[in-house]
Amino acid sequence: MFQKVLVSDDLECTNEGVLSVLKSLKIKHAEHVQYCDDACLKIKRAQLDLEPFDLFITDLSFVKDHREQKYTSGEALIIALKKEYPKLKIIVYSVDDRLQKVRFLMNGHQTNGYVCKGRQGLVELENAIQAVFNNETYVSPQLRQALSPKNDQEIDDYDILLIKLLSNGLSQEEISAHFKNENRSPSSLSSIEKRLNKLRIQFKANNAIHLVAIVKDLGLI
Amino acid sequence: MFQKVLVSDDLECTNEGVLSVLKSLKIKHAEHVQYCDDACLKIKRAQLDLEPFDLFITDLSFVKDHREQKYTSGEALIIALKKEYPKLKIIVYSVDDRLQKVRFLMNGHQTNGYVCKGRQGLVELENAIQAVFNNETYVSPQLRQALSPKNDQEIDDYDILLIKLLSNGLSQEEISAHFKNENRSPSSLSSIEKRLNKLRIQFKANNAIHLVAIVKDLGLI
DNA sequence: AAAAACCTTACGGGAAACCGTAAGGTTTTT
DNA sequence: AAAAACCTTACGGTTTCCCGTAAGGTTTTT
Repeated sequence: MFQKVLVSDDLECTNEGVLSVLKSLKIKHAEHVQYCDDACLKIKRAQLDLEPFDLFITDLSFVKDHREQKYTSGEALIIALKKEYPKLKIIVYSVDDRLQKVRFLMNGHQTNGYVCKGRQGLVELENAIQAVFNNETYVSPQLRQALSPKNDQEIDDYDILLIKLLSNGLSQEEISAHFKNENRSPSSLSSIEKRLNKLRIQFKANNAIHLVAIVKDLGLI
Repeated sequence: MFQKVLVSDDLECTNEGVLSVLKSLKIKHAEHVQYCDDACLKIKRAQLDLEPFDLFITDLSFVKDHREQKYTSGEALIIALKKEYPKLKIIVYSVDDRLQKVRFLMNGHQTNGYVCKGRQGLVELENAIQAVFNNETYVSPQLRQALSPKNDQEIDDYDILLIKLLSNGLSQEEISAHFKNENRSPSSLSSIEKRLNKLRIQFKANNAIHLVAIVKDLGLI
């Protein structure tokens, strides 16, 4: 089993829970932090001391407070760490159950596990640790569909950006101008209308307001 | 100090954290559940056995799963409990930091404490338990402003409902019809336009979409 | 290389939202 | 009780959104 594990979550109570799992797995050396930057420092330090961590378990969202941070989300830190230490195993432990997120981190950035906080969260986390130790990946059951290639959702970055600009109060004409400015295509008012129409149908929205509300609720923007 | 405490949170790891606080406060009898309905049953049972709980600590949001529930949120349960057992002390322990929620539960339903999960969450929870035991109320520092009467925001239930209907995809004309139907005043299209205009100015929104996005981000709807 | 399918753009008409003005009603002030 | 302040509603004009059609361009299929 893993020898040295680092846990990072801004909520102390969550850290407690995770540590109790590690204890039950008889992992001797476990540390925990409440800031991404602290996690990063500890991992780098351990690496330099030639006593690297085997496993890093982290939340994704960290509430901002007075302390200025380089990494403000677990996501950003994971991307950076996987670049520098590809061998470090990383498991995400988050309430965030957005399929987009899961796909992005697992497929796009070789994260080793993604466990959804929930009633069964700690049990799943235990399974995840075991699986990752066996060089497998683990994803919470309710999120497995996220990785099946069928479920492509057919909604891309352009769509997301479009809706985000809408939600920022830009009119469709302003969005058109904005896209022309950035040489992003399609940029015509007509195309934007078309795309929004497609999205309205897709999300069963009555109008643009409704669309933004739905997509916000889904956490896509 | 309290003798008998019940903790309710759908996340096991959070329950663990809260129980550790209770232990440090030398509270002997502490139980925990993961469903509102279970909490309700336990409280009623204890009452019948003449060994009632002194304190109930609960989360607000409970993820739905296969189990059919009568109470699907901590909020609903609190309202019901406070009606039946006004003397039962209740502390909310939630990530939800929406001022409206706090005001609603503390002023509207005599909840005894409201602690925001966060880095300092467990420390605050300890303070809250102490305060509530001394027959005081406790609210996390970052939420105190919610209760100061000044900060009335001048935005009332009508405004909230109006924006909520908008976000549900109703046109202003449909909202007008809806209000007329329910004999809610003002209901004319013109008045609705006026009210929305006021809200747009108040929230510095460019248009209705922007307004809904802002208000959703603030957690008011 | 031609055909088909698809994407981007333009345009026009109708609907809804936005904005100012004004009339009539209600509540508060004096 | 009159005056003032405020609220609700109506209406007209402008802008933006919504929706269909059509033309021209690009990519994929055959």
